Amino acid sequence: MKELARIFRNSTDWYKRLKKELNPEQYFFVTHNSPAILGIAGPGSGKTRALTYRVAHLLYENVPPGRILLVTFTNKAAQEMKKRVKEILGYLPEGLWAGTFHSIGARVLRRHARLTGREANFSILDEDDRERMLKSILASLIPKPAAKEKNFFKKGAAGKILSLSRNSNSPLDFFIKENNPEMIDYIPLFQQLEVLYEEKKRLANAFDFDDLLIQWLRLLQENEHLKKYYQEKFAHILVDEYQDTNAVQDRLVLLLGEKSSICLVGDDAQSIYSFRCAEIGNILRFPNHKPSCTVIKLVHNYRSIPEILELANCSIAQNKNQFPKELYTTRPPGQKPQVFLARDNLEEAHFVADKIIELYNKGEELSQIAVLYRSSYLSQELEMALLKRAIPYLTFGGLKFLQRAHIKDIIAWLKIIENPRDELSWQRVALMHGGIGEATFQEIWTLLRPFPNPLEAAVQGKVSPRRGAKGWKTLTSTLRRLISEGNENVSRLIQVIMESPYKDYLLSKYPEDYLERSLGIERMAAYGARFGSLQEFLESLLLEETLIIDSVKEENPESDYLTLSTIHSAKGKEWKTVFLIGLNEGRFPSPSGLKNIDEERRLFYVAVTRAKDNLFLTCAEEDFRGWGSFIGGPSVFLKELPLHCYECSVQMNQDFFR
DNA sequence: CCGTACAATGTTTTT
DNA sequence: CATTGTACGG
Repeated sequence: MKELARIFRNSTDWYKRLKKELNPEQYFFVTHNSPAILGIAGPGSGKTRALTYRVAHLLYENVPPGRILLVTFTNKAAQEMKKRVKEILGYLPEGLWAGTFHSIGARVLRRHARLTGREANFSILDEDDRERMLKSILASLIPKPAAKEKNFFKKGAAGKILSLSRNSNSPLDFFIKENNPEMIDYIPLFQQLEVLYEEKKRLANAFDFDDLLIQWLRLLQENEHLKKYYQEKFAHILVDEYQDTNAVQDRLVLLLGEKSSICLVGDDAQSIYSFRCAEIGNILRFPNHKPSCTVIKLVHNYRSIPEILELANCSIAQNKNQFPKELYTTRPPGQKPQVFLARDNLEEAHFVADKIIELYNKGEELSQIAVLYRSSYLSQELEMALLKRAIPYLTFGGLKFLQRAHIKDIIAWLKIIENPRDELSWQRVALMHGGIGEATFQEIWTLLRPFPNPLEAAVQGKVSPRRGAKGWKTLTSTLRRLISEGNENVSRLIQVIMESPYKDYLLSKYPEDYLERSLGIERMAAYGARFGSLQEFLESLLLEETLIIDSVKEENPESDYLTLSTIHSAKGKEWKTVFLIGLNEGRFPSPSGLKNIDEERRLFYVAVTRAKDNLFLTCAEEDFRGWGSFIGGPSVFLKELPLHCYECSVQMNQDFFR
């Protein structure tokens, strides 16, 4: 195959092909040979396409795949790009490093785990794990928390501060002084908390999400030879959605790319992750770091009809700190975006569902339609309306599959097998056995922890707690059966758990919806079948949850599904028809987002620019979602739009708009 | 010390 | 409304 590429190279066919398939800016972006390229690209301008072609181009130029680092926003995007590259070049780029910052961080850290005080099989902690760990530490620091302190440390406030300070790469004391001045008195406490948290994670052979970035960076900063190795290795670094990187990610890119060619794309108008410490400044400052940087603007929108683009442009123009971009489209005019004002959210749901039926009857595929919303709970009535009409749909974002108790149970069992030092998983599993509570678990753990392999010790009966002996016996015998299955067949492992007394526990705990839950576990087992090892499975589960939804699609490839998604999860995607629901005050902009209204507006911008041909904006005058009704009227994002931008399909009280 | 019955409480967005 | 905290009896 490579031979073929070489033969082609001698001809001008490749460049001819690129010229044919790309517009002049894209062509330049793909072929330009420079140590630094920055693509500022509007929505629908084919930036992902350009990035894909650039990867293909590099491979065509005989850059070894292993020397290319491609960072995308989701792992799925990385997979799609690889697939596209294969289609373009005719061979699979094996050895290409592609994925999210977090997944690549995990990969690097597993390689050099010893240097960070971990083993290669370290666990990855999600946010719940982090909170549980911090809570237990706090309990030991403040035995009887005073009422004041209690308020401060509720609902994971401490964990959030810790995480934010780490992601913005600023020391804890500095961060608190800047952002949480009311907590200044607690700085020593926070610092103590941080130290103990780090220690606890190390003992559990675990990293949290933030560690995957921070420890990766630290690894490079503290080990000169590794820094050199990776700087040499990655001759080309390409990053998508750069506007959503945080300080740590920015440093990583600049450090890794000191001697390589860096190619970034992004759009400051689509930055929607500041809650995760994303800084638009990273993309804007990039040319300062790399003076030789070439900036290319991709402003030709291929996606949307002019009417939709006009609405998007009018909306984003209200943001003050925005780099003006003249997005244009050459698509012929179509239908103006439709605004629908419903009396309440029930009417809104039925309007959307009926409209979808109407489109479907006209021959539109459900997979070409999406319903988007600001917050996941806004989809509830709609889901009921869809169920009533038997419209199949898939939801993205929101209520996490992974966060459901029974799924977490299974994961805890598996994590013990994979990483026997994972205290949190031991705890979770132990507590579901009768007679074992918090205190008994502590006793068990102090007995278990000294063993180099607590799992082995447990199943060999080297530990016998004074209390909860019966539950402990059940637990260890299940573990024994799990171990005998080995680490490769994930589906089988899950099956073994479901054949163990855990099944009875599940049944007794959830008599109402046991069936649904066990079905969820079955789906998880089916998803696990594609992985060759437990480690890969767990990592995929934690680092890329949407994949499990796709596995449903693969099971029924012929089926046609409607998409329901949060706006955040819809990033980078497009549909022929888009409904944006819940466009009323109190919902979107979200009350918690009011302090950063510009970002909420960018979110609105992202939402409307997902649509190619049809855009429906709906609003419920009275909204019963969540707790209690809420009368807010149309969202400011509707009210501020010039009237020429849309049509109001149902005549309603126009006073709302003034 | 465990488990249960009841009260309180709190909603963005994601790797 | 559904999860999480607290109070008490076994």
